[in-house]
Amino acid sequence: MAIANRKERQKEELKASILEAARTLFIERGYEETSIRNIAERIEYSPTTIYLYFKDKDDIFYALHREGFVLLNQYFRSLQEVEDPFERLKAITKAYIRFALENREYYDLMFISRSPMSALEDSDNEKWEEGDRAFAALTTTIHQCLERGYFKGMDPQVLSFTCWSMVHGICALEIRGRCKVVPDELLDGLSNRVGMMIVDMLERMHGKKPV
Amino acid sequence: MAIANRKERQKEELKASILEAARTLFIERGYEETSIRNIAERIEYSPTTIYLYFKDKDDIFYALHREGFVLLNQYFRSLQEVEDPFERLKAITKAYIRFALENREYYDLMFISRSPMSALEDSDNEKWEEGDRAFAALTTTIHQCLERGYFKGMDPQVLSFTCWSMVHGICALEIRGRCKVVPDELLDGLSNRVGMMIVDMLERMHGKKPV
DNA sequence: ACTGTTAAGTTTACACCGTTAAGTTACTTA
DNA sequence: TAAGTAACTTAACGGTGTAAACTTAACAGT
Repeated sequence: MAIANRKERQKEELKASILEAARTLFIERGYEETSIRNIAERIEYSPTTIYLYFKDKDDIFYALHREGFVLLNQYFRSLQEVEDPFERLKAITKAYIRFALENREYYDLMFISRSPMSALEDSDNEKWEEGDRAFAALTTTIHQCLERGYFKGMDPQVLSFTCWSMVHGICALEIRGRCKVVPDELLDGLSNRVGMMIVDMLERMHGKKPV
Repeated sequence: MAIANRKERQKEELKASILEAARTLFIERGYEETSIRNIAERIEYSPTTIYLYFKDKDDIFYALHREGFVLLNQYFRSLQEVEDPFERLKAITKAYIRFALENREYYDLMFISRSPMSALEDSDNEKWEEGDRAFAALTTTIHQCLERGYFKGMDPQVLSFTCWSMVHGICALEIRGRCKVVPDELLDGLSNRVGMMIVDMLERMHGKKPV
């Protein structure tokens, strides 16, 4: 019994160390530059051993994908305390951009990369809690904004998606190196300035605080 | 002399046919799924021949990248006739999204993919005309909007980039399959609805037409 | 007309990649 | 102690981008 326990524990340890190696390499080199063989070398096992613990490369990165959402939710956590929903919406916008810039490879994997998306579709309606939680932080805030008279007449679901799109836009352009078209002196801190401008736009939409 | 001409012509023909094969494969399978060997097979040459005409894989796709911007400018062409700059801005927004949805692989290559960006940086200050032209369509329109009293107090450059970000957001989420988080009944035509909402937001920013 | 040179294309090869099948240990249980 | 099995490795397949060496054919100059 005790032996079986130890074995179980060791299996989990190895699985965890595969994931740790994958994470380290991934964060400093990105998805495509991280190979199964790299990961194996790092933990001093043969490449094929990894397949005893993960179905394929996507399966590993799907695990990191989920980690990313846990991390994103940490950025959102404290914001639930902001009482005014419109203020909270603004805070979410900023936190989202901060998350993206501070965790570029995670962001890439979560929202840009093609990669572990098939894995997500396979595991289908198996909850996917953390992703829903992150999106819910936005949608409930939007709903509350509408209740308080902001964004009159707009569909909450489309609006939620629109807000997401707007912030995703800068993050994706920044992370995938499309900001360089802009003059050099503007480049520094551009993403944050765009974020501020989005917030500014949201505010301008209602001349003064409604209700 | 005539012989040299024929040879020159044939070289250009082969280069063009490489590009044509690359384009066909690329449009139906995407960048990563299109290999040098595929392209070579399609034109019935050995893979290494391609390296006599293009520096590397990125060099081929950089050519397609440029093609994409020519195509985008075609979508923008007729819009220059819209006299009112704010109306033109709205039209550009819609045209941009239409371009993205109708030319997904091109859009991906131009604005999402990591791939031929290094080639772009190498060819550095060698004009990059079509890209500038597309961005200029937006920036001059924004400038004119400001002249007519729209977007008071906003920085035109940051604003241009912000507008681009907003529309890029939907396009990127759509093309990279991140819209599926949304309930099924909302999914159909979501990108266009988001586009309309962005336009709606721009309009709401100034209660009534300024000036 | 013969010969040396060069351009154009191919063959071969290198170093990777993800992944599978077959083989080898080393430990555990009967 | 023998058998069985879980854990891991070796070898291999078919793919990738790319470079070096080789072949072939056409041309230019004497």
